Amino acid sequence: MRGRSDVLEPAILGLLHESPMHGYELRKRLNLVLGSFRALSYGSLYPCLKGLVERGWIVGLESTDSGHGVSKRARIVYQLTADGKEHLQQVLSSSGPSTWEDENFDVRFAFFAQTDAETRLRILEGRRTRLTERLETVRQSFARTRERMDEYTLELQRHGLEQVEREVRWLDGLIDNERGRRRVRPTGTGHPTDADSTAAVPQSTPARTTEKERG
Amino acid sequence: MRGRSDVLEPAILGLLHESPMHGYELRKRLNLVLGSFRALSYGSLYPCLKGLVERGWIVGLESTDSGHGVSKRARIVYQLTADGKEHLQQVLSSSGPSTWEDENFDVRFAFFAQTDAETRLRILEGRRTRLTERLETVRQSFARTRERMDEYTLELQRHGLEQVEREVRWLDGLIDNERGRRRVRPTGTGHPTDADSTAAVPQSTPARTTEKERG
DNA sequence: GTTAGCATGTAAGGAGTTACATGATTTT
DNA sequence: AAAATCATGTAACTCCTTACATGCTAAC
Repeated sequence: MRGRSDVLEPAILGLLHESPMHGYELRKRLNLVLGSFRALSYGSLYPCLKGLVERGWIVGLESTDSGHGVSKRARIVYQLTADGKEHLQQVLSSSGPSTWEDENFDVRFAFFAQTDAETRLRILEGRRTRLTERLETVRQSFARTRERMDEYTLELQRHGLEQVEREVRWLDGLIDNERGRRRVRPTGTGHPTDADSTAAVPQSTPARTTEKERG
Repeated sequence: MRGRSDVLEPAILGLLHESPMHGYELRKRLNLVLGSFRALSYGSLYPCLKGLVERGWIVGLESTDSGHGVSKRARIVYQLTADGKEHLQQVLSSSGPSTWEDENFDVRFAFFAQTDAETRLRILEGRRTRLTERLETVRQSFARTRERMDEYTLELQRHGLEQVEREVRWLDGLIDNERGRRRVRPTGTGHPTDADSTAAVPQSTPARTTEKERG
């Protein structure tokens, strides 16, 4: 009944740690953080917020005014409680198998700035291992069945493998970077793009884990 | 209650059109066809097969022997009925908006060998348009919010955009190919791999849509 | 003879979606 | 004054997973 997502909850807590927000705004930010640009629905968001309030990790405060003068319609601005902050830090310091799964990895990565260096490295390496394992399995069944497959299926498989291989190389770059070797991102054949600027990941961003407050 | 997937059903029908199979085998093949290598569970597969039988699109025949002599344990080999074949052809000739969504595209592509050329082109172009639209939206919000984002979030976004850009270029190659221009796949920086062979998509595979049988 | 893999299923539940319902505020 | 977009929510439903239950067959 109540949505206890393992993806949504950390994402909401992480965003609210950066700054308090109301649901509608949260949703838009969430859509960028949550993997591949999919649109989260209110039907998931609001019940999840409700659950977080019930567990005492966030509180919702009515706000008629929101800074720039004119009184807008009443909206509920959510923010972390002391318990919520503590819980978030606990979540952010975890690095078990679930963190390197497809659904969870992106969200964890999105909040790496709030994660300590060791945990970052463990997650990146776990993710890398997971992907190379998968690569092995798929390559084998690919080799076994390639004669029986038509060319479209073949192309789909080949493309899928290539995508994962690229992902592994991306992780390699990030891991090297975390270790302080400052390897340059392999831009490869990538056409120049708005997005394709010099966004190299920092050598070591000081983790904000010490910011812990208690109520 | 009964699983009426829009992804699973066409995939099953498509595979059974290639050759009759029992559930266990079907699952393994399905895992390769169904996007990104995820493992489909029996809890989805068998109820879905049941539903397909109920609607008369497939039949399950007990088989104690399976070709090479020794009598194995009883398994249920499923195959398409005449109605099922008809239905499949109808599904395969559709090219509406739903076909170029993330969840559906891969499955449709996997059965392109059974799809006529016009439909193939419409799906590829629809998919391309969908992706470039998404790219535009994300690029804009990326440009608007990049100052406020930490470097990890930035890197995640950049990587996400790059992935989609690459996907668009892949589609460009396929579209050119469908039009008979036989453009060579841009191998780029891709390391040589088992998968990275000469799997160029055919110029034009004759569609088997004329194979239609009636009961 | 016991582990691993083949083979078929069911029941309960999780994580989300769509569609609905409502109303305020801003823009055209 | 109409249309778009902001803002919050609920109910029903979908698709899928996990865990359970069962038993056969091959390999070590």
